[in-house]
Amino acid sequence: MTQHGLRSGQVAEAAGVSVETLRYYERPGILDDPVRTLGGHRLYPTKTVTVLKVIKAAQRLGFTLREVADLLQAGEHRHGRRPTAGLRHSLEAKLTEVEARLADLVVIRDTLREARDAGCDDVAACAASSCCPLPFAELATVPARPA
Amino acid sequence: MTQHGLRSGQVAEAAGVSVETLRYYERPGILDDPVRTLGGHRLYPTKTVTVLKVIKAAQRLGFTLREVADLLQAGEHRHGRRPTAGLRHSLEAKLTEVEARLADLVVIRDTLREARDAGCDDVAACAASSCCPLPFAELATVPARPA
DNA sequence: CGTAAGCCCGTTCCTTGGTACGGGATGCAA
DNA sequence: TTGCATCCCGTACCAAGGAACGGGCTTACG
Repeated sequence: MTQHGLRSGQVAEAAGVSVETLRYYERPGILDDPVRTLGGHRLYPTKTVTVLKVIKAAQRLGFTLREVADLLQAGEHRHGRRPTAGLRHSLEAKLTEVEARLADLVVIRDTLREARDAGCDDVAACAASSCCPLPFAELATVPARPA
Repeated sequence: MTQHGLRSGQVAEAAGVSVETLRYYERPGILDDPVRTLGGHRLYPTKTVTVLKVIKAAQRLGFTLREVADLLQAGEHRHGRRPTAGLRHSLEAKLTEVEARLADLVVIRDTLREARDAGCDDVAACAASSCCPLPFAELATVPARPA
């Protein structure tokens, strides 16, 4: 038999990421440091593929890599003793965040629709003359969350 | 009388941006190069304040600086001859984009809600055992737009 | 055993939208 | 004319999340 464990290329392929990404995730501890062959090549356990998929999924759910790392850690600690409720708490927080962004986007969408329906052609002119319902000046004064 | 035109600090103050931002916008041609005093200080026309407000508003509508520049250009070209419909087209395109992002966020929100309601505690374990409704594997296989 | 593919590492670069720094020149009012 | 606020310029830096390079070693296959 050859050595057991997956090589970085195999893991990358299976998880749909690049080999560089694996190395990158290792640095800040998002992935555990893998076992090495005598020659120094990385050997990953099979579950790393799952972990990577989870990471990618969580990123799509709007978590940053740091947050994902914490999420995974929280899960591991739980195996120690009492339930942490850390994951549920994170989910709740992220959900609130997502809902806020959603609300912002709805405002943006409605504004864009209004602008389109108004049929303006020159943004600057419209803003200056208030001939159209584009709330440029008003928007400009709003505190505003970054898009 | 002193020289007519606004100095960078005045423009920045009036538009609610920093002087550095003005310089920054000049580089890629988002702001026209202003007239200079004999000593090299920038002198802006009054309308620059409006332009800046428009830029900030457009950014809040989800346009990148590059797109904003194109939008403003489109408006100017229109003054030449026939209507370009460029702005309407851009609005339409951006609206489509925003709607797509909105749809994504709704999926994300619903997924987060499900996860929360399911009361999972360990992300990796859930993903591996399919004990909970978190669609990690499925999400992982979706082409997916970056959040 | 030979060779080609794969992997190693450190380092640099990219994107976006600015912010910060620092030394020197200017503008303006008194 | 002096003083001080303002402005000039180039450059470096920040966040995140990787992508890319290049020279050299390892591994696996035949």
